[in-house]
Amino acid sequence: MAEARRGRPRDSGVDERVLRAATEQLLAHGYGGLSTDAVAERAGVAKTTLYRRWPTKDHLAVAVVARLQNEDEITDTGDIRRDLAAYVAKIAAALDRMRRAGRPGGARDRSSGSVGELVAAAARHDDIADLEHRMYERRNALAHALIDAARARGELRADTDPEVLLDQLAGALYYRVLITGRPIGSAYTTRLVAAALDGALARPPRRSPS
Amino acid sequence: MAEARRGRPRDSGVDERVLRAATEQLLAHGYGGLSTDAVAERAGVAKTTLYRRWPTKDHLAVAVVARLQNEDEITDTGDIRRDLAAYVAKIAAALDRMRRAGRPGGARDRSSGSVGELVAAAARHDDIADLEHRMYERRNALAHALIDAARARGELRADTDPEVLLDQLAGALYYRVLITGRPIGSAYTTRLVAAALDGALARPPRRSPS
DNA sequence: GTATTTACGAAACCCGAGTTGCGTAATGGG
DNA sequence: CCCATTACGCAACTCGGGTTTCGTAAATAC
Repeated sequence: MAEARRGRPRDSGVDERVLRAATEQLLAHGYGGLSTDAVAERAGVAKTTLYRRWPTKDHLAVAVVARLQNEDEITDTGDIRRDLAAYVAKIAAALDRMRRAGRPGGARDRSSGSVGELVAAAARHDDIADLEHRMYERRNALAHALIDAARARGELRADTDPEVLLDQLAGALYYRVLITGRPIGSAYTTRLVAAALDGALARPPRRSPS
Repeated sequence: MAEARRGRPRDSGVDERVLRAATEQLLAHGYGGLSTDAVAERAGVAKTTLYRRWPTKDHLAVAVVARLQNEDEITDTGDIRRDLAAYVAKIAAALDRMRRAGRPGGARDRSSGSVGELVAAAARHDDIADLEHRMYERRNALAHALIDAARARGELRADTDPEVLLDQLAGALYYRVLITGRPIGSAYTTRLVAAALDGALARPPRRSPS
């Protein structure tokens, strides 16, 4: 796996030191306050070295965030309402964490904080976008399985569209934070899951299961 | 209304010339290719004059986009499924328009284009965010009324949560474009409205209308 | 008229992202 | 040992967003 390469090996401590410094800067001062000069200096590294590993500030910032949120566990308890609520709560928590980045007082205002910057960062670079899409597709695949199981045991209608259902849930959270700037509380996530499961129509559609 | 102000009056042609030049640049080269130096030169205006009216490039870009999309009409035909489908289609069209900005070939790739940049721009400046939130709240108010009417005539359940329903619909679209990078076709919008209206649960909740 | 206020233009400037050039350090290959 | 290769640090550089300074133009107030 680690085939002996030709030239001088990379200093193995650099990645860790840079990511640590960048994480501090990002969480303390937000995306705008993340300066590659400052990160390089605090990490005791030349800017050229930093740029050899992360070709842009966007890549560095995304790497930081990715490292902060690599705990994505989805459990199947047999109760789809509960499981989806947990899924939604995790996304909401992650969003809130990034929303607070760089805001000393916590969450006073309604700004989306660094969330928008990170989305834009992904949009600016195809390689980040690809990585991000794969990340979300992996998360979606897990949730997808959850829904399929619930459908198989008759808890959800047979014609349930898992892709749309997940877009509805996650999308509502992102939309609320990014676009409308309204807060997400536990009351909201409960209402959201209820709306997605129960539907809005007075006259329910054809009953299909069993 | 136009109370005579004290000093030299503003050149009334500047706004139009700058916005026109900025619109060309933004649509042709995307947000990143929008340079205030170039816009000022093409508009035949000094950079200082430009910055007196739009304090940052973000403000200018948002002004351009706002001008491009000030046609937000929501009609009530009495069929909530049809009306929500039209609402969703309009949002999808607006998103696609911005997604294509700066991409000569049209929509070859799956990038979110300038959508993310505009979201980030709003997040960077409280005044833009406030304006944007008000804009969306106005749009939401119209759609809100649509839902209330449908609820009043028994088409939707009495316990329908309009706020959540709209978040679900609009959010799914934004999420798809911004986060997962998947396309939005008319088939998708149909499925989305169906899912939101019909719900996913096999056993429908308590019937409440009438 | 003169003073004040505001707008415009031109140029120089600051600052951070990202690049370039160069000298040097550490590896493996012959 | 010598060479090619890759990594590192340093300093100077380009580029675009945004600011500052200054001289001048056009309006109102007196």
